[in-house]
Formats: sequence, C-alpha cells, structure tokens
Amino acid sequence: MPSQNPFQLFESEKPRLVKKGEVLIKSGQKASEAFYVVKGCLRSYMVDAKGKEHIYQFAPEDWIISDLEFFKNKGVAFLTIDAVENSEVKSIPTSRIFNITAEDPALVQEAFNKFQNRVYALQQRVIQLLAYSAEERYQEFIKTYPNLSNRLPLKMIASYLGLTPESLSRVRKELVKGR
Amino acid sequence: MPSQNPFQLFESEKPRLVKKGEVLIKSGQKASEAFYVVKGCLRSYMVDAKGKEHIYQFAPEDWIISDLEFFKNKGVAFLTIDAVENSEVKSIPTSRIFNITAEDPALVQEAFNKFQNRVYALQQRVIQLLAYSAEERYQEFIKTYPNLSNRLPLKMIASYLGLTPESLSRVRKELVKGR
DNA sequence: CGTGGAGTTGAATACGATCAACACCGGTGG
DNA sequence: CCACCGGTGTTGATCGTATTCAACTCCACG
Repeated sequence: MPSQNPFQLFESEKPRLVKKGEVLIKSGQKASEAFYVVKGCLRSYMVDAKGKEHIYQFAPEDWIISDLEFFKNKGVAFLTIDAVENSEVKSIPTSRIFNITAEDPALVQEAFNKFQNRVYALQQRVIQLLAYSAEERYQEFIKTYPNLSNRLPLKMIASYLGLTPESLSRVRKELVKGR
Repeated sequence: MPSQNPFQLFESEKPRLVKKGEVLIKSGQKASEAFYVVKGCLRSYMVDAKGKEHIYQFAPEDWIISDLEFFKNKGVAFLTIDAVENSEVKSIPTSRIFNITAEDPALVQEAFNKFQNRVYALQQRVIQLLAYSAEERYQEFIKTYPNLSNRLPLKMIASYLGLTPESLSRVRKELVKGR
C-alpha cells in the first residue's frame, strides 16, 4: 500500500525495531493492531493443514500490514506477521483505524486512498492467480515490485505466487535461457 | 459486500432495470461508476488472451460492484460488468465514492465498513486460491455463499473458483459420491 | 418441435508438485 | 584460518491434479 507521503495518522509515534524473523502477530493469538513499515520488510502468511506457508502480503517501506480477519474473528489473528528483514515499524492500534471518522477530513481522505490502493492491489492479485500461468505471475511480480524481487529469497516469492520453490526455480531458468 | 442496512449513500436514487446478459461496463471503454445491487445479481470479469472468462466478483442483493482499476487507468475499465440475472441496480458516480469525506460522519463510517468487508473478502479469496484444492475451494464457496451457489450456473462458479466447468463437474460428482 | 447452451463423461495431455540428491554459499566455532 | 553446518537454490525423475479435446445427454426456450 504505497503512498506519496508518510502516513500522517501516526507520524508522531517513534518506530519500534524488529529483528529479521521476529514474529509480531501469531496466528491463533489475540491481536488487534496493524503496522506501518518505516524501514525493512514484513510479511503476513498462513500455514495450511500440511504445514506449508502461503504468503499473503509483503510490506516494504511505507506499506501497512495487518490481518483484517481478527476483526471478524473476535480479535483472534488468522495470519502470522513477521519480519523478513531487520525493520522499523510503527504500531497502529485497531481502535484508531476503525474510528477515523471523527478526525480531520484530510486523514479520512488519506485512509480512503489507502483502502482504495489495497483493494486495487488485491484485485490484481486475484486476477493473476485466476488467469496467469506460473511464468506470467513471476514476470508480473518482478515488473510490479522490482525492488522487492531482488531483496526477497526465492522461496518467499514462490510462496507469494502460489508456487513451490522448485517450480519457480525452473521458471526463472527458462526465462534466462529465453534471451 | 453485505451490510446490515441498505447503503444510505444513494438511498434516494431510483433503481435502474437491467436485463440478464446486459453489459453495464465494458472492458477497455471509458467508465467511472459503481453499482449497488438492489435485486438480482451482477458479475465482473476479465477475458484473457485465449478468450477465456475469469470471474472476479459476484454481486447479489445489497452488494456493491465496480472496477477500481479504471481509477488508476485514466478511466478505462479493465473488467467487464454484466447482469447474471434480471436485476435492479443503483448507479454510484465515482466522484461520489471518492469524495465522501465532506459528508456526514455516519456515511463515512458506513463507507469504511464497506471497504473493510471488501478487503476481508478479498483476503479470503486470495488465501483460498493460494492454499486450497479445487474441492476445498468449491466446498468453501457453497458454505460461504449458499444462496449464490444454487442461483448461478456451474460454469460461472467454476470460473470464479479458477477451474474449468469440466473440473468442477467432476469435483461435484465426487462430493455426491462421498456421502 | 428443434436448436443451442449447459452439464457430464471419457481419454489423452500438460503443468506444476513432490521426492530426492546435490552444489553453493554465509556464518559459526574450533 | 579453515572445517563444518544449515539453509537456499538447482536439477532430475516421477507423480498427481486439473486442463484440454471430444462426444453425448438433457433441458429450456424459441
């Protein structure tokens, strides 16, 4: 969820440092916050019945990440959120997110834009999962997130794209060969 | 995007009648509105390079449907929106959607809830496409949208789930056999 | 009626998953 | 400094799920 300006809603807070691999929200536990990433990169993911991780979202600098499901689910998190790199994040209590209406209209507008961008990004993601092949999904990913594709380990990109690491490795190999 | 109350933002407008199959927004054309479904059911979909339809969303009664992409894309629609059944819809000009901030706080709150529900639904959708098998996706669909699953033709459900009609037919056969 | 779309079923195919082995670092401790 | 280790990515062989192509039935609707 990129924006032109830093997210003013919590500009004043001082960032919290999280180390690579540190878990911020754990699936199944009580949780009610979102995170704004100042520096580094977070991710959210779920673990299926076979123990396989499926990455729902990456959140590099200036993105917001959270699990909206806890909201529906009595505050119990569905997704796990952890740090892909050493990062700096600002925490946003949910109460703040869900009660913006009373605030400055500019903030409301900003929050709206964030939501729009998010829905737009998700639309893209759904369409790609529905209609694109493994190769097309990967090409679209590196085109859309060039700076992410060289920071993230292959296996995480694979998980995000709905592929196994082996398959993505082969896709990439074909792409190199093809030029 | 269900809600407890009818969407107040355009309660006053009188609904427009659209016939089954009628196209409201066509991919590639100028468009800048969303629709609130009073009665019936709309859908949005994209057509891939091979001419295959991929349904992004269904919108039965009390849902809102639109293509956020036109907003990013100079007003040119990416998705096509048409009527699955004879329907009654209220049109919402985009200008209204994107400038809610100046309005009554209750409306802002309502719009926020709509966005939240939408993001939540999309999260579910992405997770299911990533992690679930054909059979699991179908079962989840009929569980989540029981009233839709018996109104829609199989081939549309298949398209929504990212399957071919043949595959869904077989999945369904197995399910019947299994009980 | 009869015609065309929807759904089903079968056979062959393809794409990506799985299982397994190995190469290649990057970091750690001896 | 080097030997070791675990994690990451690559490659090969095989497997499985869903696709594709084709034929056929069954209605719904003209």
